[in-house]
Amino acid sequence: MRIVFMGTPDFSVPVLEALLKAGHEIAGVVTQPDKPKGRGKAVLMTPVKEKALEHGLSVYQPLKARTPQFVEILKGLKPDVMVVVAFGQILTKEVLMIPPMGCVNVHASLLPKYRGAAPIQWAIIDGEKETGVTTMMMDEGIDTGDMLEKTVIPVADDETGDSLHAKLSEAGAKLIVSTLKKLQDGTAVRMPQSDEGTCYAKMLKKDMGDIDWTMDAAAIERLVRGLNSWPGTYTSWNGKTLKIWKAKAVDQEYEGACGEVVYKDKDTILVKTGNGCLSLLELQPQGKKRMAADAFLRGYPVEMHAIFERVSTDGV
RNA sequence: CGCGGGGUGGAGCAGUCUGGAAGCUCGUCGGGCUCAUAACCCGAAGGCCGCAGGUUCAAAUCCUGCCCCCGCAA
Repeated sequence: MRIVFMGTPDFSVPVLEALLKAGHEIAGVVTQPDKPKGRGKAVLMTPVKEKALEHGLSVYQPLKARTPQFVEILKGLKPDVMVVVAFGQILTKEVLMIPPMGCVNVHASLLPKYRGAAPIQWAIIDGEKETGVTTMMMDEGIDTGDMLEKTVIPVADDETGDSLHAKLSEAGAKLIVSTLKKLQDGTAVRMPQSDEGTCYAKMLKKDMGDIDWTMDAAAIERLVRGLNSWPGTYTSWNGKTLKIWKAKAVDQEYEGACGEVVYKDKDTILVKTGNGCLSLLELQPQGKKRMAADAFLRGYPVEMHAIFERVSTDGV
C-alpha cells in the first residue's frame, strides 16, 4: 500500500522499518520539526527523520500539520492509508479524512486503558501486571478510535520504562504489518472502545521524579522503574541532587523518619518510607556518572540517619 | 557562544585555592587467625594524576590549547 508515515521518537522507528520491510510504499514521512537539544545547542533530527533519510524517503516537518497548506501537501501524496505512531501532534478531521482507508494508529497500551501521551511508563508506575499495544482507526478524540488488533505483553518484575518501551515498540511494529494486511484484505474487524475502564496517561513531567518518601516503598520502586531512563527519579541529599537509577522495596520496618537512612553497610543503603524501606541500588551524584551503591558508599560516606528529602520545597 | 560539575593505581573519592616525597575507603594477590566467613590481623603488587605545549630549581597543583564524561536547562 501507499503509506504516509507520521511519527517522531524512537518508539516510531521500528514501526517505520517494519513497513518498509513488508514492502509498502512510503510516500512520505512526517515528523516534528528539528529543535535545539542537548548540552550545547545543537539542532538534532528526530529519530524518525534520521531513519527516513537513511532510506532516502521524503521528510516533512510541519510546525502544525493542520494548516491548509500542509493538508494540500498531504493530499498531493495520495496515500491509501496513513500510519501514525507517537507523532506528537493532534490531527484534525480534515487530515484524518485524506487517505481513503483512513488513519491507523499504533498505541502502546491495551486500549481503552492508558489513552494519552505516556502509556508505557504509567502502566509500570501503576503496577499493571500486563500491558501491550493496540492498533486502531483514528478519530478526532485522543486515542478513542475503533480498535483493530492487540498484542498483550506481560510487565516483568524488574521492568523499566526503557525495557518496556523496547518490547512494545517491537510488538507494535509486528502488529501494524498484520493490521495493514487485514485492512487490505478487508478482513479487519473494528471494535469500538468501551468508555468503561479507560484512563488517561498524562504526559510525564520532570518533577514527577522528585521522590516523596512518605509513599509506600513498593510505589516508589515502581516510580523509579517507570521513569527510568527518562525523566528519571531523584532526591536531595546534603543540598545536592542525587539521581536514583535503581532501587528495590524491602519489607522491613525501622524506627525513623521518612527519608531517613535507617540501615547501612558497605553496599547497602536502606531509606525509610511511608511503608517499608527502599534499598538504593544505583545512584548518580550531580555531575558524576551513575554507580552502584557500593561504589557510591566508598566515595560518599553516607552517615546513618542522614536524611534524603524532596528537592522542590513547595509540596507540589 | 545557554548555566554548571568532573577526568588521580581495578572501583569510588581526597589532594589543586596557599607548587616542594602519590593519599583515603574498597577491590586484587600472598600469608595468618578461625569449625568457618562476605569478619579480623599482617604483607605485597598495581599510577605518563585525560592529552599537548608553556612558566619554574621543582607542576596532579599555575598559564594556554585540545579531547572525553556528566548534571541542569531546552
